[in-house]
Amino acid sequence: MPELPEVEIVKRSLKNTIELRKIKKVDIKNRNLRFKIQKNFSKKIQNKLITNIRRYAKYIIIELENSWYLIIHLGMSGTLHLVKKKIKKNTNLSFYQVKNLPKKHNHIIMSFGSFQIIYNDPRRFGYFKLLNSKKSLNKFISKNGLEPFDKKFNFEYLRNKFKNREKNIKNILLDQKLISGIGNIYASEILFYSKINPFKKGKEISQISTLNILKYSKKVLKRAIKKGGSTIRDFKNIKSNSGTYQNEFKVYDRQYKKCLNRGCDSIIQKAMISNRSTYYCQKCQK
DNA sequence: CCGTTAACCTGAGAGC
DNA sequence: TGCTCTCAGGTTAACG
Repeated sequence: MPELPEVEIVKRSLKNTIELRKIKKVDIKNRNLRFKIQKNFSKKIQNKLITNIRRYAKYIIIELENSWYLIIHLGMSGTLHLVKKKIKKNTNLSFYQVKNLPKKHNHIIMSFGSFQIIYNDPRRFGYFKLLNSKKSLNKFISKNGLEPFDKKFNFEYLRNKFKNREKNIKNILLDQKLISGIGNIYASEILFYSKINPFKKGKEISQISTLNILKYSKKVLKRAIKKGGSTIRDFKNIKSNSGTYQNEFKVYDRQYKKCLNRGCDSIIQKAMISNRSTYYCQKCQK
């Protein structure tokens, strides 16, 4: 589900709610996520202070005291929910408000006293991973390519990733080892703005096209963040609000519809590239 | 090393 | 109503 913009939206709201707070309790309902959560996971992070929250590509990085790092990847269907505690009048009982919380697949509950953060993930492609040093965090991040907002993400970097490559440009944009943070929606959108056919091989990408990808990868992702991400079916921020960038899609999910470029009368095509649907304008993207 | 495919999971929606 | 089929914002082991 979530690509860089959606993860950024989730990260921002987490920053507003749990940064500089202590994790009081962690309750694992189902440890079988993409990677199995170890038995001692809860014990290790309970009572630790969250010193900072940041993001790299599609990873949320929760920094804890004493150089511990909790990495959260939302996979395809992971969502985090903020659930507030209410005190029932005339009794000592307290309970957690569950208005927008899904009924099934709530796997991890992190308690902060007056509220909880709950991880829900029907498909269980997401994961929580704990790292215990700055070194292991750096190693983990460096296994990925640079994200478009990285200082070192420049023309030279992209040219080196494209040249001599047989792989088509759509798959290159999706390959997190080459470029990280872009997923299936934004790959199609970026290629449309860059006027590049998704089937074009990396080695055939011109200098002008490389510059366009450099420019529009940043521009499209930035704009999507500004609009709160894209909600196709179920992306929500932790307060259950949807994003609105889907209203600005140029090609994604627009098969049979007219190309939105002025003066173009072509119809948006859908093709499967490595089992992922890919949308483009045959006339505008060469 | 490079590139492609199948597999991991559940649920929604379409077609019959 | 129910069955079968396809598809979904991601990643990666296995294979040629």
